Amino acid sequence: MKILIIEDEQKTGDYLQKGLSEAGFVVDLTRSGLDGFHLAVSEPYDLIILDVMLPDLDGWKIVEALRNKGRQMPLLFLTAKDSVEDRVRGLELGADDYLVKPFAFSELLARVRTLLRRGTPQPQSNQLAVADLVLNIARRSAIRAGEHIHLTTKEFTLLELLVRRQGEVLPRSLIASLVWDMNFDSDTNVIDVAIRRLRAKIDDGFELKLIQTIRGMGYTLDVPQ
Amino acid sequence: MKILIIEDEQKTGDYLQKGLSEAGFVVDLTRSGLDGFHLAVSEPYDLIILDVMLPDLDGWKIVEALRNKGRQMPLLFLTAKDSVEDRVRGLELGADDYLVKPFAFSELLARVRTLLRRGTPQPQSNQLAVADLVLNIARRSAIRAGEHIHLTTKEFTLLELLVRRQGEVLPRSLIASLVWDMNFDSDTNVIDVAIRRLRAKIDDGFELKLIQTIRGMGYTLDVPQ
DNA sequence: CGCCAACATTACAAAATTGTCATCTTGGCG
DNA sequence: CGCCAAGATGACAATTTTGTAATGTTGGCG
Repeated sequence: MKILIIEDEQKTGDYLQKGLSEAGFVVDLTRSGLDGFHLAVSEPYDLIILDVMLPDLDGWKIVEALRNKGRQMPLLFLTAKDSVEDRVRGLELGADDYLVKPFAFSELLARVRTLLRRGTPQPQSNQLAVADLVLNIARRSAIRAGEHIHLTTKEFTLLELLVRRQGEVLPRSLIASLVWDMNFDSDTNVIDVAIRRLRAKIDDGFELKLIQTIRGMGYTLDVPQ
Repeated sequence: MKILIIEDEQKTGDYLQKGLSEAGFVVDLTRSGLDGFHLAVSEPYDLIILDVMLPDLDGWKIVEALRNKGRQMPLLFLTAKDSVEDRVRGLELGADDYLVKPFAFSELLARVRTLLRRGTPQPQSNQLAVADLVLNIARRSAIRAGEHIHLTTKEFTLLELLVRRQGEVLPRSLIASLVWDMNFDSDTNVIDVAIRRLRAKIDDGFELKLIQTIRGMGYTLDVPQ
């Protein structure tokens, strides 16, 4: 098992490397975020332990960059107790862990073993994309043109339906049964309103409109010809 | 491509069988829900077309029974326009379709082709279970002892975390960072309250308590020894 | 056994979500 | 072109969700 440690504090780094090596792991140590990142993309590590606060490239940016490159190894963060910078954000649920400094080595070891046992999280990427719109199903979040978009439960459900059936025209009755779990009742316009709200978030302000109205038929999401 | 039709109306059934056979499909037809169900579990159909209203076992119960047996073939419902019974409920998003009677045969054919092209939905079951608690990740719903439980977004996220890490003790700080995306601030008790709400829904009223408090450490979800 | 910190529980209020309704806009047909 | 049904939009209200705070309970230590 190969572990990479990215930690700029001399003492903590050495302590970790020594302890983990003695526990039988192959350990690489670097004090720079940038070096760490390069190592992480070129070598096949089973786990990366990294400080959040680093002089050059911080821990958060490293994760982002790694994940963007499709690297899925588990990550264990080290954070200082009361630093405002140390926000451990955007971690995929269940994908990672973190430890607050100072910590007992025994606890670190336990967590490392747990992470390695759990194995690589989310083998399949679990994303749906149409043009520059990306849905992360697990996280229930959407990104358009790189911008995060907050969607409510209903909005996400509706958008997921539209994206999964990209290019198909979905009649209101079908949408009603799948998203609202009801028989469509033509004296309500919930669906129209919901579409409006969705458009406001994912189409308004973009040249390329993804949600189209097919008059008398329903709605469809697609890249217009 | 093999299609099963479960339809009790003589005329509609014959019409469907004739049309689909001519379109090149192998078609079986039955007028009974029970027979249909038995056929569906014993033969490998690529698609099932079924009426919701049937004299013995209704369409809704058929889906439920099939899905419980792990059968994942696409289903196309036929429903009468204004029957209250005809609620097409609980369909997996994107998994199925339905058509309101009367319908044009051309439309039916188009939908059949779409469903077959889309192939078998959700190959991996996408469920997590601990004891008699089952989470359906795609649907964001929970079932305990067979009973459906409505969970809010936060509640589901929290429960998913606990279930994914079954048996692990999760400190508040970890929960805070993963579910609330914030640094844990000991002067808030959001987590305690959220756990309370979750317990009210999934543990209250059950002998077996799944959520445990580990004093001074955090919470864990597990089957108690 | 009493104390106290940790946790549970309840009530309340703020905020977000969702549905309804009234009104405005638009595509397409006579 | 004018009409009208279908759809878009904005405002409002009901409901649900979420967070805060105050108070009640409990486990475990001295």
